[in-house]
Amino acid sequence: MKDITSQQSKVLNCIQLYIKKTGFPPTRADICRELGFKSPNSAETHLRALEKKGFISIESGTSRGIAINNPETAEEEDLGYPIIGLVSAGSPTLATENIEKNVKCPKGFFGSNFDYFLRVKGLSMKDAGIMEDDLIAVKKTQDVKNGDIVIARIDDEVTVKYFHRHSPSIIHLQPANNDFSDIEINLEETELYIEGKSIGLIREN
Amino acid sequence: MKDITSQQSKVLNCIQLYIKKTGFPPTRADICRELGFKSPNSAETHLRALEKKGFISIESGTSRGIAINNPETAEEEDLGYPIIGLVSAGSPTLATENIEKNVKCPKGFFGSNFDYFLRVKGLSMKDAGIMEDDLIAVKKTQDVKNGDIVIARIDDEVTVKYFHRHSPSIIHLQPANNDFSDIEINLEETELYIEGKSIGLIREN
DNA sequence: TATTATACTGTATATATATTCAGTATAATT
DNA sequence: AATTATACTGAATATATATACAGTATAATA
Repeated sequence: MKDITSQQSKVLNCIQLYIKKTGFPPTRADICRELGFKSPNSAETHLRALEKKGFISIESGTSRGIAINNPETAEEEDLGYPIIGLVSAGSPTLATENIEKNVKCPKGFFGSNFDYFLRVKGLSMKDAGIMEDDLIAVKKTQDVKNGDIVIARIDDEVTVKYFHRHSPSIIHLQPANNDFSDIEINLEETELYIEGKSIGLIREN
Repeated sequence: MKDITSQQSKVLNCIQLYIKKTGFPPTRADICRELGFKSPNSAETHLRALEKKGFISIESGTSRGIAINNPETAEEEDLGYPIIGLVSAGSPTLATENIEKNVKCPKGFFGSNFDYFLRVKGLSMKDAGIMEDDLIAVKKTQDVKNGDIVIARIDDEVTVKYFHRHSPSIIHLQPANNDFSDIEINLEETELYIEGKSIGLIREN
């Protein structure tokens, strides 16, 4: 990172203060107002210089598109764990549109680590105490044992069931509700993907 | 702070992620792109709702003028909530000898506040998805409504059941398991103390 | 029953904003 | 001496953006 001039430093500092005060970066005009410049181009040239030297990033064509480059701010602001809806079709991805919200939850809350919460739909695991709208803490792993509660995907359908391997190629996905029946999967015929397993549960009344 | 709907929650989350990713808040159009809306007014109305409920502030006439309201970022270094065993006899007191351990858990984790965790013994609330060794988040209150899951004490026996007031002096404590039967209590004959009600549940697998 | 809140699409527009161009001037490099 | 970086003013403009207006529809509430 190159040297910064005293004026550029003022501009950088001004941006930081502005973000802290308002929550969003300043416009060129805002910087002029704060620092007494009379032309937006004064701010513009300083911004370009700061970008060239690596202190900030500018998103072209974007209003207030200034981001301060803080390489050593790797402090991982804890946004919490995402809650993902159990969609009947498709993989429960971490894409923004699938995230209901983030829940702050201490690491290792359930003993071992996990990756996200899955909101349960349906009552197929009722007798295991897993009710509609419960949040299952899911650990992304393919390492599952018989009896584990797994999040499995068959074709594009995602489901929560008990896992039972009967033979190298035969797997049973077992519900915990008499109204539902076992799903037997022959791995040589049907593709099965284990998204992960349940390591805990949260219910909000 | 009022309740937030699931869609509003998605929008709020989207804003947080956007800021984390880019360094500045999204435009209405950005939110639409992230969440799949087709009209900027969809984002606009959600933003107005979030502002009205106090979750964000909007600077009028200002591009990307969204700031997330972080009420009391006081960090609250708390010891966590105590886990209390559901003893068959005696009141679940907060005395040290009854505390299994403390669990760190963000305030307002279950929407409303609560006071302690109760470790469940027995399966009398099985069909309500409450299993042995589950942790019930208990809010100490006497303000319970029909259908609430309450922690009740009859004489010295503590139990978790559905609460149903049939008449001013007749209360039914209803299990969620066919192997158990209703407890009918005539307040003129038997003393009943409501320790609190369940507002959430945690299960560690 | 009417009203309000939620949850959207779709169009339109005033204005907020980035950005270019044309200058002026000083100091530091090459 | 010629270039380059710094440090500004001032005007012009394409476009990014907030925001209003007109609809449709459903669920909750009074």
